[in-house]
Amino acid sequence: MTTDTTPATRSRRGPSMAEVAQLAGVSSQTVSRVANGLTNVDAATRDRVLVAMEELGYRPNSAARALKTGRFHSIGVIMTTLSTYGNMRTLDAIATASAQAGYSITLMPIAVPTQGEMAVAFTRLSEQAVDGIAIIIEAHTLDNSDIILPPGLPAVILDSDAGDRYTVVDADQAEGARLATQHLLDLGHRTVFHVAGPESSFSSARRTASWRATLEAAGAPVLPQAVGDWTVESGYRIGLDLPHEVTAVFAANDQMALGLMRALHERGLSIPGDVSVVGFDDMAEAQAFWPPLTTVHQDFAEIGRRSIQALLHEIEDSTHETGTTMVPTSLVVRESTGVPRA
Amino acid sequence: MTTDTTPATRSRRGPSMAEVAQLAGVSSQTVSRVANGLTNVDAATRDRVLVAMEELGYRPNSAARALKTGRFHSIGVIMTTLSTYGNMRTLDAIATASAQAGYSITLMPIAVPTQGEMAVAFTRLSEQAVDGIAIIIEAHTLDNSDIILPPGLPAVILDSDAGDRYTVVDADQAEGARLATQHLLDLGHRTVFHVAGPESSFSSARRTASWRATLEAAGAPVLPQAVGDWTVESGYRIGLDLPHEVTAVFAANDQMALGLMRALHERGLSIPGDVSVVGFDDMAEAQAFWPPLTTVHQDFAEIGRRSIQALLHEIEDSTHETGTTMVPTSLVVRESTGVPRA
DNA sequence: ATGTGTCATGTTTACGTAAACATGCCGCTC
DNA sequence: GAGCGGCATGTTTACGTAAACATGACACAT
Repeated sequence: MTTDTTPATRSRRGPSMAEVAQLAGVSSQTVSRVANGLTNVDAATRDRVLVAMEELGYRPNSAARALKTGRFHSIGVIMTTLSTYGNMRTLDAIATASAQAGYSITLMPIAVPTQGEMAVAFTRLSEQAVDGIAIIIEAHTLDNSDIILPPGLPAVILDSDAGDRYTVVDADQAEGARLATQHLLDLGHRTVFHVAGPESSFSSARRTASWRATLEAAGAPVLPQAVGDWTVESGYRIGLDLPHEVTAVFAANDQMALGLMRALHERGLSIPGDVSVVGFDDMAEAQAFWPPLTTVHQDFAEIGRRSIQALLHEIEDSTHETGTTMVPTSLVVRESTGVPRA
Repeated sequence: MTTDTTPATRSRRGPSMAEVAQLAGVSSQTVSRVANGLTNVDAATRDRVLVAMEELGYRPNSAARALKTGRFHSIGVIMTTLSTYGNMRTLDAIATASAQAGYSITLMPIAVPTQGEMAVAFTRLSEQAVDGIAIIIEAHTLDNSDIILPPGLPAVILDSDAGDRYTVVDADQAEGARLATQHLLDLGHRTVFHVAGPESSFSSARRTASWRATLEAAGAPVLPQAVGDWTVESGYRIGLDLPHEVTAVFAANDQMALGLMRALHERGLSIPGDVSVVGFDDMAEAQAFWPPLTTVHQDFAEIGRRSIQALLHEIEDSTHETGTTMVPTSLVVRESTGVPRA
């Protein structure tokens, strides 16, 4: 590495409004007005200020602005570090929606979603400069009293439950699981085996419950579900042990479905000839799995948009509304499902 | 939704040091010392302050702190919204490494990586409260004069080139591409076909150059590469048109390899019997593709760690070192590669 | 006993901004 | 032509914190 030690990079502190004001021959307040786009400034004066800004390379100091206004124009996102595909997509959507509204995203990753870790994260977050927070945590419920959100800080919960204390935006997991299960039943399968996500996950619990309810409504026998951890590996392990009588599997996400299919391939079983498989998420890769995976499509972009919309509403209108917004899911039928072997 | 309109949620502005100080019967400066963990405070006094903080639910105001100290304890990340797998993993690693160092991440997504968009993003970022920035952009080079990073703001570039103006941390793309290509040649393939990423990508260019150099060094014929855009779909399209004489393919990422394999399956070609395929990234799913994909493993976690390490060094020691750090890549041989059909 | 050093604590100030209030000019109305 | 209102601009102040400096008490050495 070349050590360059720029000659005494004197405090990288940009010019202030006062300096711009002096150069332009106006008061700092006038500079403030120009910076904030207020209209009651003479055109000639404005131009002079703009020129001075340009010349000095003026940039507003967001810390000072935030201190004065109490607004940070930033949204905190609490999420687990080792994120699933869905979480990443949701984050992407949130970031995009926020940027369009003029807010930036402050990430607060937490390593392990234990109560302790979460409490620490929430505390740190409340010290951070955010106007509201979005929580994407694989928690069964956030009603736990250990978790104290800073009172008065707008929050939106994704991918979890929150009693009715907070705004919740989520995909319609139940509908998705029902569509998947019913699709397999409609194809003529006697029943459907389920590969669930981790027990700590609320989303997983909802999918499992809906799968069971659908089977029961159809009078189909219910085998106990296998429990994975969202990873390809867990799906693979479950696939290796899949009971012989199973002809249809509904996996709670695409990765586990993929791992499961690999195991089936290795066991010499054909898909969908011997076993039909349905996933959940519709990740970009699912269309190219072999065979292309029938799965439940989640509209992550819409989830992100609606979350930010709800959050901004709460932030900017100082209201506190609670309630759950469901984003529809849909079934994408590809080639991993078919009629059972006669 | 239930409208709850909490009775005049009066300014969600927490108690200040002054209020804590009053309750504890000390000066606000003493509260500041306790808040910052300075040692020169009497134990009894400290306890009294801590009790007062607890009682009032005091949280430091980060805007005021930042204004005073000039430090934000935040790192800005500029990246394209529709991110590739690698970018997401890198972001995850950066976020984790930053969190451990006590820094949070401020995301600055930009929709389209045009010069204009990037300039806007940089400007916005320089107004944001960050101590340094990490840039993960699919740009061929950042030496373009249109792009002006705020002078004096520490920066680290990933996944691109930067002349020698900035610190660069990246995987050893050339080595990875060489390993992949040589592996196929060693298996006995006469030459290797290449599916490249978009031309605007510097990473892609490096992989392509290294692929070509490896072939030339081995005296193998060089066919013009196909150009994809990182997506599964582009790999699929290229796979449908793959020339018949090709027996070995090196794809510049796993997604395109996956799409290509799907096309080969549909064309009734066997992998690796008829065509061997190597990818790049070693995404979590690659092990469960069918067949499991031989690919170049990238240590995204290490890239994230080193980037943050370099950036923090620059931030906290006010030095300006430039140079490139290479993170090794390695080949993971699975079942998508084999000897060519005799 | 006086001086000196250490340590806990208090007082003053400035960081850069924007709200609130103040000023002064110009044009218009009656 | 006197008064009034609108408008551009300036002055004062406060946001919450931490650095710099000041104070005062106590311990210990001479």
